[in-house]
Formats: sequence, C-alpha cells, structure tokens
Amino acid sequence: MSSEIRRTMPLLPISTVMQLTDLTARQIRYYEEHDLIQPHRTEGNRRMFSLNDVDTLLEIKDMLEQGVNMVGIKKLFEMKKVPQVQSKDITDSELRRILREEMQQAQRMQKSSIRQGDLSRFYQ
Amino acid sequence: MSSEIRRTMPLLPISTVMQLTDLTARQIRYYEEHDLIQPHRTEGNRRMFSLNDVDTLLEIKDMLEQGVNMVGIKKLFEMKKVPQVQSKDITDSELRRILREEMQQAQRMQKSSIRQGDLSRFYQ
DNA sequence: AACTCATGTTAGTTTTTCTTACATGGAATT
DNA sequence: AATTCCATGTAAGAAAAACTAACATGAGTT
Repeated sequence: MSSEIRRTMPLLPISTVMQLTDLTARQIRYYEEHDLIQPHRTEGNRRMFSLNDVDTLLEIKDMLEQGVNMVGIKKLFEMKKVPQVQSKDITDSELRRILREEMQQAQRMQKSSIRQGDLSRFYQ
Repeated sequence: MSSEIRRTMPLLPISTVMQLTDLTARQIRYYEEHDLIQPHRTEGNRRMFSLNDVDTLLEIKDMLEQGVNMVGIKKLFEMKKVPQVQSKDITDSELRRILREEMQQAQRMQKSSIRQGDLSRFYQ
C-alpha cells in the first residue's frame, strides 16, 4: 500500500504548480528562464514538475517578497548546494558584497511586502 | 520548507497516473465508470487525481490480476470502508457467496497472471 | 528622462484530454 | 458450437491546457 513517491519525480503539470504556489504561469516560466528550476519536459514539450520544484518555487516566492532579485536568489541557491567549501571561482568577498547589496535592497522593500500564506488554501 | 501535500489533493493529470500505475487511460476511465474511483475535475472537465486515487488504482490493478472482477472489487472496497459493523442491506451470507465465487475464479486465473512490478521503473 | 526588472497580456500553435462509438479476444453460459 | 459478457483496444472529432514569442507596463534606479 501507499506508492513510494520520490520528491524528484516529475508528476505535476504547471496548472497544479500554479495552485500549490499561487504563482502565475508567467512567473514560473520566468524563473525557469533564469535557471532557478529545471522542470522535466514531456515528449510533447510540456513542463512537468516535481515536489522539489514546488518547494524551490515557494522559496523563490519568499525571497522575492523579501526583495531579493533573480541574481541574488541564484547565488543563494548555489551557496546552499556547496555549504562546506566555498567555491573559489566566485571569490568570497564578491559573494559577500552581492549578498550585502541584496539584503539592503530587501530592507528597503520590506515595508511593502505583505507576508502571504503557504498551502493552507488547499486543505479544503 | 517542504510543502504539506494532502493525499486527497487533486494534483495529477491522467498522464502522470498512467505512468505511476502502468495502466492505460482507457482502463483508468473504465474503473471510474464503475465507480471505483472518483477523480476531481478541473473547470475544463479534465480529470485530476490524488495520491489516494493512485493507491486505489494500484489496488484495483492488483485485484484484477488476481482475477477479481469489477463487482468483486467494489464489494471489497465497501467492506474496507465499514470494517466494524457489516452493513445489513447486503446480507452477510450473500456477500460471502460473492466473495467465494470471486476467489474461485481468481484461483483459476492465477496460473496466467504474471506478477508485475510496482513503481520501481520510476526511480531513474 | 531613460533603463531595468519582474510580470501582464495577447496571438497563434501544438499537445493532451475528453466523450462516444465500434472492435476484439478470452471466459462463461447456453 | 454459438452466444454473451467483460475488460480493454482503437479511432474520430472536439475542447482544454500548455507552449513560444512578442510587445506592454509600472515601480524603482541611474
């Protein structure tokens, strides 16, 4: 009983992901364009998303609401992936500078960002 | 982190369910026709399945391979739902008779049924 | 004032899913 | 042996969903 579902399995069409994340198709495709997600494609070229993709999108949404921009999010994701040893091709100091900038901008935006819910709208 | 996914949420299009269960669209629709599943519908009338639906379909597939027919599967599902007190509108003896018949047919079929895998084909 | 960024919107196309109807092969029944 | 039943295959035509590409926009930055 209870089929094993891997969080990386491409299960969901974009419509489902829109509902789960409260993002528009435009937004989701834009984030893919900027390489923040890499959804699977069907033979017919339709995007299929995994549960991990949904998590990532929720993180993206969150960071955007905090005022972090695409580039910043990308960097932050890269950090997450290599938490042990900082990759040296982007110098540490440069990374710190970028993040400092992002965070400053984030604070400026903070006032207007209305903290908005998770998936509660789905537990009908 | 990690979005809560309810097993009853209608998330999956039929194509995904086909892959997860190794059933054809025809089979899935046929089982719905016989009321073994009740997938959600989008505004545009497309079926959307929950993880519970997938589980149910895997059970159906299993029972069919054992030789149980639609009617038998329906009854067995009804039993599962009311495990405490046997519903009296279908008499106990009648239910037992039906199930005995199914099981006999099942044994007859057993020889030809090749036990076939679960979701292993997906852990690429 | 001109730019940039994230997102909206529209158009035209392709893929996916739907319903309906008829076809089929093996089991069971007559 | 012929007929019926059952689970599934298949084909056609219609509708919905998703795709790409392009232009539009408004807030924030330079």
